[in-house]
Amino acid sequence: MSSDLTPTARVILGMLRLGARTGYDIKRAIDFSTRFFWSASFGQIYPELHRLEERGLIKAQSDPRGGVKRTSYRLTRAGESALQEWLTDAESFLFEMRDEHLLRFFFGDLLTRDEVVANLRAQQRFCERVVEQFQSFEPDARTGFMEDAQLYPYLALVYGIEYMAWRRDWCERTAAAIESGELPPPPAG
Amino acid sequence: MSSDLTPTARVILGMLRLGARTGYDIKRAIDFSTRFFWSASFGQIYPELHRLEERGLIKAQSDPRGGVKRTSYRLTRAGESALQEWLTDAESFLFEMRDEHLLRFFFGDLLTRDEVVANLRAQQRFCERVVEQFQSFEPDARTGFMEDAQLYPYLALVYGIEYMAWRRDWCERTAAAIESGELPPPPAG
DNA sequence: TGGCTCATGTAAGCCGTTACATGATTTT
DNA sequence: AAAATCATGTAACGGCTTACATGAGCCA
Repeated sequence: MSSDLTPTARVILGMLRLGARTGYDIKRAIDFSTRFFWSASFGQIYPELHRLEERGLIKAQSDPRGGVKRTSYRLTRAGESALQEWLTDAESFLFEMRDEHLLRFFFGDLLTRDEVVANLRAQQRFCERVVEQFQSFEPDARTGFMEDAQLYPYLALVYGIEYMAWRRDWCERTAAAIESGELPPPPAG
Repeated sequence: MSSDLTPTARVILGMLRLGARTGYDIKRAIDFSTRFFWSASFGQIYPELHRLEERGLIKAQSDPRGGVKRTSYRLTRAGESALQEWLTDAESFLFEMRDEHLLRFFFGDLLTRDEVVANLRAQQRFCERVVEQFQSFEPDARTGFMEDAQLYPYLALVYGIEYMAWRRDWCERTAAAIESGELPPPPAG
């Protein structure tokens, strides 16, 4: 019973449902919110909008702004239920990551201890910068997203802050353990 | 000065350097270790091995096993230094993730509170299963990887255990906060 | 003998990014 | 007057997965 929506279709339907109307709106919404864990480019969004219309999940409407051609979209009933089905599907747990820092850490036996520690410190600083960046978004996210005051976009941002802070701390304590020659403590399950 | 190795080339060179010899070896090594954050399929590995040989980063050698054709590879000097350059490159911080659970959480305002909590509980159970799975790998990883006793593949596994445990706990406390009607506490930077 | 592992590859297709192309409107 | 933003698209290309194809050796 899992939905057959493409990755880009998922975020498009969701953003339309939250109030986005044009392809440009959708792109802007993604860039301000989900881009860190679910991105999409214009080269994907516009063709996907056409495919979704062909499939009857969304309905296009010409909506010129002054002399500028513009197309607004809204969900059809079929689109609403496809979105709902995906959002409540108990089967789907897609979680992909490609983590270059972890891969380099994995190959740490090919480096000197100092080189490994330098990589960890660099990653630690990187995470710290991301935490600061996310924290700077926090006031805007708290007051709302796309006009309405919505709770979950804000909570997703809080997740991002806490996750990057956790990762920063992992780098810190792992670097410290390696520098001092101790192994890190066994995993706390 | 960032390396121009393709994603698959990175893991191939590293695995060869750690002792893998054939394409099949590399695939097996990946499936037993990095697959959760850096995977590769045969359809990528074999063509990439040919490209790496053309570029002079690895050297092929016919190495039949009984009546079975087999090709062993080793790093050339150029391959060694390309690997080293990538492993110590201070610029590269590629970190991509596509996290379906987070995307659904982001759209939580389109669901009932109970539906959101159900999704969080399902994700929590999923994380718990992954933690258990990773913990079952732990004894093997501790004693070594590809014959040699290597520290960092083990530490990368420990990272995986701790990360998935953290994520499980985040689901738990977020579900509890939503159920009780309280907002989660503000982010701890 | 049937299935598993070892071993190497190709082909089709999906998904995605980047660069390019165009043009109006708004802001500085 | 210039630059940024709004707005929509296409083309080329890269990377990856899946399915398919082949075949030897080993073990129950």
